[in-house]
Amino acid sequence: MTFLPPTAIPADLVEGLNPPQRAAVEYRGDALLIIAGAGSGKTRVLTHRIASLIATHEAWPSQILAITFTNKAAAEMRERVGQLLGEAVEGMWISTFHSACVRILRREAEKFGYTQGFTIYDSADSKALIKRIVKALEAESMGVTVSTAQNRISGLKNELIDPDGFARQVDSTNPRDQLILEIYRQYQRQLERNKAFDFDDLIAQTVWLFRAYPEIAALYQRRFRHILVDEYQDTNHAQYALIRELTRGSEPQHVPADTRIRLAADGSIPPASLTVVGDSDQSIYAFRGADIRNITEFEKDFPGAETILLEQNYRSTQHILDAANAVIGNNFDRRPKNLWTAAGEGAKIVGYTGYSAHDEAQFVADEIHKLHDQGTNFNDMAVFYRTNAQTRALEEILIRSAVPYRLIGGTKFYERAEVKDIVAYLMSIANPADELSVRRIINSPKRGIGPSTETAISLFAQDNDITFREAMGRARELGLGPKVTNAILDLEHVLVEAEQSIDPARNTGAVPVSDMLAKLVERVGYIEKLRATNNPQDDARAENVEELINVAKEFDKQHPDGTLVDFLTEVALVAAADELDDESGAVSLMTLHTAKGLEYDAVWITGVEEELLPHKMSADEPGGLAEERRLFYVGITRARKILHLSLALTRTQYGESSVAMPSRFLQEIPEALIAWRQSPGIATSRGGERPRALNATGYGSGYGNGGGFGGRRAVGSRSYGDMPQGAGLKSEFKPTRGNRTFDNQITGAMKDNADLVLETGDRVKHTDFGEGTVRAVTGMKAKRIAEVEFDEVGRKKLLIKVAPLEKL
DNA sequence: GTACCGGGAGTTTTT
DNA sequence: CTCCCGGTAC
Repeated sequence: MTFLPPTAIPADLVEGLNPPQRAAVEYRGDALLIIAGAGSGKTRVLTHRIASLIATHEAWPSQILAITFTNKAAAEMRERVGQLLGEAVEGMWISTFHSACVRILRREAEKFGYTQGFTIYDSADSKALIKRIVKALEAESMGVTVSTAQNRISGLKNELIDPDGFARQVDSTNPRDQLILEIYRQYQRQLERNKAFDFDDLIAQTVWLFRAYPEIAALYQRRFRHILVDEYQDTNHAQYALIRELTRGSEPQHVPADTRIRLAADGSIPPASLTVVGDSDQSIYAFRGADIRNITEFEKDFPGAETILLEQNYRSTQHILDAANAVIGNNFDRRPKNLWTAAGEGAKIVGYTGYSAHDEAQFVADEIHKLHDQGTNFNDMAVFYRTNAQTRALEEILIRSAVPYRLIGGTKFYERAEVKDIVAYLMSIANPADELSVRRIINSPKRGIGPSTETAISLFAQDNDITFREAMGRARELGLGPKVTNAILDLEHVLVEAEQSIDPARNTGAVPVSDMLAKLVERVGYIEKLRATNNPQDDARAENVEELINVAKEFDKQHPDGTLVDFLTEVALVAAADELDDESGAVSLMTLHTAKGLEYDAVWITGVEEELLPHKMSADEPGGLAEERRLFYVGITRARKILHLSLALTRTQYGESSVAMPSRFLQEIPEALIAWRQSPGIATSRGGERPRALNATGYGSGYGNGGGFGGRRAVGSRSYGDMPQGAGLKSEFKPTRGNRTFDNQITGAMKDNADLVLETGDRVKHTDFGEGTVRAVTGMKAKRIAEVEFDEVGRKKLLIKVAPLEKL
């Protein structure tokens, strides 16, 4: 094999880059750290850097490993590199940590006693497994709950501590830790018996594989000569260790004979080059083990590393950046960084204080319509929140206001019981050793196989040292009734039949995944049985199952050679952000965490309140407040042109209303940057009063210490006389608009107004907004929208079908 | 083995 | 408030 001489980097790959960006593309050393502020064009730098390595013949595409945070980011990067290079992206690995590890583990599965079709358990699956163990050990009576056990185990795996390692360091006088250890042991044993990995295993087991088999590690060290990691600030210890293993280089005796790369003089593989991109200010995953030190100590870990700072922002206006800089500046012990832009000041940040979460949501809906009327597309707008629970009020109001929206994340499609059921069927087929999946489906749909029968099969399997599935095949030996016995045998038969119709490993001559799936669902009558009930929710469930079949069809189309195992891998590793579809024509709703890496023309950050953002759970965690601040910073820097910050004065939780205080983070934003549409200080009761900025005296000093602003406390659902006694807020805390009460109420049940006929000029009455005149009616049938000019509160768009509206 | 009822606990963020 | 679990009745 000859080595093509490196040529110069083509001009079009560095043109238009600013000096540090260009330096980052051109750098040719072993280790490069790119500190990339929000919106500083890091994806551009990464893609150009990859393209430059290939264009100069310094690397083949197959020698590149690029790690991104989500599958969507990976797809995007692949596409952009492709555009720069033409077709030459074949063989490049651009994927998430988890996908890359799955690929390696499946390839090497036989070498460590697993099967290539091993199952990936999501958190719910591992929770179910841990639950069984916790119950059997009666651990809850000792104060070890399922979730503490799960969190501890996950934390240990992220630190690469296996049960034996934990046993060595555990405090033997602490009965709880002893219990955790026992749970961890049993859990790991069961995973192994089921030939399954949980999420954390995917990374940790790969590291252990590399450490246990240097010659396997050498295969990958040889292959990947250039490793690039995005969002490096959110890597945990296991991921860090993986990168270390891959960039280590290897000893001559482990190097495969047919090596085509340039070896060192002693026959060893030289370390691969490593590029990491990150921003410690955007580290928001400490709770799941991300270690900010990975980035802060990069130069120590990789001596001789070059560091390049990208500070010019190409995304947001200066006002937005000023706010972001001011907020993040309150975090101490960070490397100072100052984002700037050439884009100009832009509009001020819009602030709004609602009386309730619904009031706040109404503000969001109104602003969305306003911007849409001015020409901003719905897809260019996004609404963020700290907790998923906040979506309820937002959704209710957005529906009523006829705002098209999409929820990103939340209760995900693949977490729904019926979808998990069907996926469990597929897992049972791909991996017959997976007892958890088989037990999930053994009585779903109902076929008369209850818990006692299940236990009988399990015991029989244990006694005869066979798998659960094999025990099912020998159901006649269990001495059960004929009906149950036949049900078991029939299910086993269905699974075997499906197994034979496909080849889980290779797709040659086999049926496409979707055909097998459709036949399977038909054969067990899953949809049919759902349709037979009177429960309308079951219809929705049936539709979800049909949707899953469609997903499989789409998969078959995109991957003609895709196998069942490939399909299951894809299903197991979808992330919330992967659901995004830029063409949807809808406003996106998501948590602040999900928002990382995305950008929108207009952004709303809702619930900017104490105990919500920063969240109260973070208060007693070390570094918790700083992480919350970073989360807020991430949210702010998503906005290109317009940023809205909103909060509510009361919020409902567990069906109980409580008073909310404005977030301390709001105070950190210079007063001049925010234009309060309705400030917290005065809830704008009387028209004409000049809104007082948040930082003005009498308010800002009012909380934090003293003034009775200590935090939330329960209040009666409508008693505004029962407000906290500080800072003159009480007297000003009065509803403004007509006689509306600003309870959390959303009057009555969903109304069905489908038959209401409205025309321009009609007078109507709305339960919240009072009386008004219809200005226009658009849309058809259930989507009919009335635009109403209300006497008190101005113009609103309403979805007629659901609006609490009456014709006068 | 299933269906229904009542009590109790829980919502921070996620690959 | 809502989901989930465990207990009881058929």
